Amino acid sequence: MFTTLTEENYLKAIYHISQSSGTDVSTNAIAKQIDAKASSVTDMLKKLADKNLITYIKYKGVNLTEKGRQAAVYIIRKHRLWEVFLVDKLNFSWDEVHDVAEQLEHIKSQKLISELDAFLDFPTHDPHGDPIPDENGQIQRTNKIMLSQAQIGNSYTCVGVIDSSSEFLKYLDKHQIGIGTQIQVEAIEEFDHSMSLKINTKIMVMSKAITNNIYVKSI
Amino acid sequence: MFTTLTEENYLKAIYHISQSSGTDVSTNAIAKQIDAKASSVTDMLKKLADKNLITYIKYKGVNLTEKGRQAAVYIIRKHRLWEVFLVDKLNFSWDEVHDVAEQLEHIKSQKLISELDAFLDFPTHDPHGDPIPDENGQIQRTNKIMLSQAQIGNSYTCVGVIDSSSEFLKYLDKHQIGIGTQIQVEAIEEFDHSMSLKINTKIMVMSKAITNNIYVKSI
DNA sequence: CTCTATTTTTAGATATGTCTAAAAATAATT
DNA sequence: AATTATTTTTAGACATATCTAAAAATAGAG
Repeated sequence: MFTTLTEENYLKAIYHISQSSGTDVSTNAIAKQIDAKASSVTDMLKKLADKNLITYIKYKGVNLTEKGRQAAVYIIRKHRLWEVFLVDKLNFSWDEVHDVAEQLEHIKSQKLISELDAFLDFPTHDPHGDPIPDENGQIQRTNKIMLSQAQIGNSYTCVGVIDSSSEFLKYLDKHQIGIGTQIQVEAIEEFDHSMSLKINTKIMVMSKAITNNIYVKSI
Repeated sequence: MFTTLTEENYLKAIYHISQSSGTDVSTNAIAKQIDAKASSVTDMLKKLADKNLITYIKYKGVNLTEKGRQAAVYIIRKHRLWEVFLVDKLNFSWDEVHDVAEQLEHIKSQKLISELDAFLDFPTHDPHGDPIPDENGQIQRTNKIMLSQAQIGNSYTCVGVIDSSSEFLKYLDKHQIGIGTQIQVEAIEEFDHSMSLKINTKIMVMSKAITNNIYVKSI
């Protein structure tokens, strides 16, 4: 069934919120994510419920139906594939891709996406380390943790970021941190939980605001 | 200045009509091209005139301003570059690209287009042989003629098509005719102006309905 | 368990882009 | 030149997606 660009953005928002905050997504949470007023959200929720993309109980929040989840995940798949395209083929940096991918994700063509996938050699992760759902909507789960949860003395590889804002990504670029970068935890400051990290042979200190936004995997 | 997707489609339509039928594009001609009612077109023309994209005199038809022409040509540039991408990189055939390019042409990102252009190695023509406007809106004019205007005994190269419909392009595919195909005019039937052509060493007869839709260049 | 604060929904308005039906202007015909 | 036909525009309505302001429901605090 046909979904409008706006509907797709709502589905994506609901999906992302339910990923981080569990079930029963609130109207206000969606309004904040979409940057719209709660009343506008309520209107759209009725529409999405009519289309069986969400289950919606007044005052109780919403959940995606299987159909809605499939739709949301497919949009995310498209978004992330386009991000890979932009970085790998068109020389975009990882802080430049979001706005363009946000537009490209709404292009409707099955063949376009399957061919793009093949052209990019079936990538499994986007430039920010986020997994790319497969054509059946399956998402590979990795055993990543937030850098803030890392243990003293252990070594890790950066596998992703949470905050994908241009500002944060530029901060990482400046300190030569990217997907695949090796990080060793030298010390953790009890007071503010800031970390001393060995990165590219140099030691640097990161606040919890930073380490909360970096995903790492033990090595 | 910001242009909506709908405005862009109107500008493109006006541009294409004025290319084939000269100045003072009529409301009805636009309505037909856009597949909308004349009253809807009138509404949009007022809007485009307010934005200085067209000059519009009631009952007299419209013309693109320089600003409008630039906007239209840029959309066409984007459309044709995406068509090249789809055919050259994603294995689309030339009869499959139109609908997808129609969506992709509205993506807004200067960098995307300049990088795509470079990635495709600065193509000069799209898969149907239409010239790709450069970044300044300049369009290369070629001395092509319609195959129906070709002379007996002369040899030509196919350089483009007029009708880009899937049906017509599939007809050409079936007879192994594409951009670059050599065509020699063996005979012309006076009665219906059908042509006997030597193509790929075989002789075939084409009606004027066909030869009117193929561009060729003398060799 | 009330009362207050917050969240959510409803009601009504606005902007975009579309339509139908009728009116106005232009073009064509006799 | 007058009448008819066609084109174009206006007027008013409708659908989508949004907003503000007010009402209703839920959650939180004492």
